[in-house]
Amino acid sequence: MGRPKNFEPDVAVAQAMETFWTKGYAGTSPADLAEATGVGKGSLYHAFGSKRELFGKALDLYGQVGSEMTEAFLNEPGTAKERLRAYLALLVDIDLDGPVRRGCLAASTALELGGKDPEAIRAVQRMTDATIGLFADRIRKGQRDGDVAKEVDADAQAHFLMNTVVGLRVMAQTHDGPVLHRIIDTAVAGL
Amino acid sequence: MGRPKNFEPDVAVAQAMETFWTKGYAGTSPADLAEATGVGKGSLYHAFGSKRELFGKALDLYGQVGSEMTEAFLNEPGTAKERLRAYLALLVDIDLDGPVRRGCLAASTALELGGKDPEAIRAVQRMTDATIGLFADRIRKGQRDGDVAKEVDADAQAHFLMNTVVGLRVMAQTHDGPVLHRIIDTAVAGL
DNA sequence: TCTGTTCTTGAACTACAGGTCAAAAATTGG
DNA sequence: CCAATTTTTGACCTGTAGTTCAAGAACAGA
Repeated sequence: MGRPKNFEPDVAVAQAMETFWTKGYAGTSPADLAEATGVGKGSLYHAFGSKRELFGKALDLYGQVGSEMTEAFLNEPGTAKERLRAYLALLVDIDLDGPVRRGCLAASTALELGGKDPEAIRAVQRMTDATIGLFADRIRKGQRDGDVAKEVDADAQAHFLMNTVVGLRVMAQTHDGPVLHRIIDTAVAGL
Repeated sequence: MGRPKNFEPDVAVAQAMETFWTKGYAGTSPADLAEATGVGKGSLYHAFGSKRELFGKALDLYGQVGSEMTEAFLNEPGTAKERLRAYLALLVDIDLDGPVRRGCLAASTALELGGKDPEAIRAVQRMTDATIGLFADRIRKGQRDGDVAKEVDADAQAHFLMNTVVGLRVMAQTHDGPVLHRIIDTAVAGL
């Protein structure tokens, strides 16, 4: 009962995510969020409580979407090395393609809120670790398939690749495609 | 002639740098800067013109200090691999040691101001490229000294190591020492 | 159609960001 | 000591951040 919502909360969270992604947490105002979602400021506060809470939902969505995308992409046909290289290249290309460079929301959050918002940091950590897990799984699958040497430490490589991804998405703010693709080539050499 | 300055501009820039580093560009207010430097808001504006201009000086100082530190550290006795590994480990340890995690000012700037402040991005790019140059020089020295294989592409390795450094300094916000040191081990394996 | 409930709207409010300015203070040269 | 110059101080200003709230609108059930 009661008056029905005038908007889809999930959609609003997705739109808020885009805005936080582009402008950063501190750089996004309630007015920005109202404009991005098409929902009045008052309604947003009624529905989500505060800017910080809405950001939390946006972060979670970011992690979830990224995780699904990663898993699907890694498990398309190909060797582990091919798939991982293609994945890194995809991320870089997406970063470079957009009309505006905005990097990675998780990395921005880690740097912007590090040391002053432990809950946000934990959320970033969760999504990072999830990705590391997907990398490690794919490498182990490669070992079972015979396209990755048995001696490779899947877990170490997975952590290392995650680190490379983070680096790439920051460096995509300042450097261009050829440079980044050469970095990818060097990074996947260990597989 | 005229009334003498009550503060050392260079010192104030250094203090401003610390503040921007800890709180980010958007997160630092003129009041914060006045408190950090011990200089009145009015005087700061008189001396530096605007928050953005002071930030520019702070960024330049950050690059200069980092560059000098890097060059000195890389050229202490040891093989290229030893020195580069020690350098990455040093950065990580510094990041982890502080009372507050604050990552890398250059990376924060790239993410926060990317796509809306081309001049800041260029400054970050300059300091990144300077570091890449130092890495490449040190690797080539290693090749002359015989501790790095001739086949290694010094330039590609230098770019790759820069990328690794950036990744590490972001991941230092969310992960702990052992994890990061294992990433370093994996990264320097190609030398 | 009256009631209770949930949502929307727009105004309102406090605090602070970012910056400006006028007046006074501290210096040097004449 | 006076003039010119440069800095300091602190008040002041405009705009916006982040949030709250009162009033009304849209529903379901009795």
